[in-house]
Amino acid sequence: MATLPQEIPEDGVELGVLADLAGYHLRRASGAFAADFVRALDGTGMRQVLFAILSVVAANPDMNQGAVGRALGIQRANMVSLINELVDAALVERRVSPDDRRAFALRLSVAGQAKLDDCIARIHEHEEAMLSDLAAPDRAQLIALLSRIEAKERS
Amino acid sequence: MATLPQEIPEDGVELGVLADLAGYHLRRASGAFAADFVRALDGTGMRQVLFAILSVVAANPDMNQGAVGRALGIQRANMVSLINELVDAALVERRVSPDDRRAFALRLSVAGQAKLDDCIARIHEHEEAMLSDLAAPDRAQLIALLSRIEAKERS
DNA sequence: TATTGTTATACTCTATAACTATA
DNA sequence: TATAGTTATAGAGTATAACAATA
Repeated sequence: MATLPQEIPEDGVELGVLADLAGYHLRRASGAFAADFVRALDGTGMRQVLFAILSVVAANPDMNQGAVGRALGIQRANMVSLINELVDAALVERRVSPDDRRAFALRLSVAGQAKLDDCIARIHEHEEAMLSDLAAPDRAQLIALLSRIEAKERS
Repeated sequence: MATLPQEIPEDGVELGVLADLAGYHLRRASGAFAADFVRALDGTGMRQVLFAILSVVAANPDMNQGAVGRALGIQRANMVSLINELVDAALVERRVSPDDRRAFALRLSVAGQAKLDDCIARIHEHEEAMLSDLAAPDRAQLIALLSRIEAKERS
């Protein structure tokens, strides 16, 4: 077990055990990404969760709320107001599913698709800025490593 | 630009653009880690933030609240109740700094060091479980990649 | 019985502005 | 004037339990 040289972040402050914990660095990197994401989408009225929902609905037309939420790790109860926001903003169309009258079939409106496209362009710039220190193979490996961790998720 | 094969998470649900966004995978992987972290520390009364503070205080005795918060990306205002929790639990000792009477010098109590040690043992198991699919070099590179992203953080 | 969407609720985390006391 | 700690507050995210309508 090789001992890593202690990382010294600001003003010679040491992090202690944190410095070698993947969970800590995940939290900080994810936070940095999220903060820049907010800036990237400033003025669009979109947030991380709303964008994620638009993306999944666009890729799976007529999917219902519960399934979208499950794909994104969002509780049913919390999906309600999120979908309401998107419907109120006329970005998502919600119709009673012909297959199951309990469920709603969700689709993007034309405005929703336009909004999604706008956000994607902004997010690509944001990703480029956040990953500018990583070469293409590093970026691919980062996503591969993160995907293997995501698979460890249990209820 | 090579096109990656579409990832199909649950039941053939597609994520759309999300699948290739590092920010999305960071969020999900970080969330999976955090959820397992909660389970790992169940019964200890500790949370992610409290553990992080204990770790930094242990590594920097007599450091003040503001500096600890800055090292961890926690606002001054939010540090107050967190430090109160740790002091009330008798894990951290808070004394007026001899150098600056506005500031508090923070130290771990004996109980605090014991609590930290207990948490570290649990967290090492938790990290081992979450990273079991990654070989040692992969784990090291993951932390290296994440550290480069953290450095992109701007106020 | 199980599932979809819903309501109500609560707790954590995060962010901001304004105050006090010291420097 | 700037900084350390504080208070109050508000918003977002997340979690659970219970209900109605439908499967």
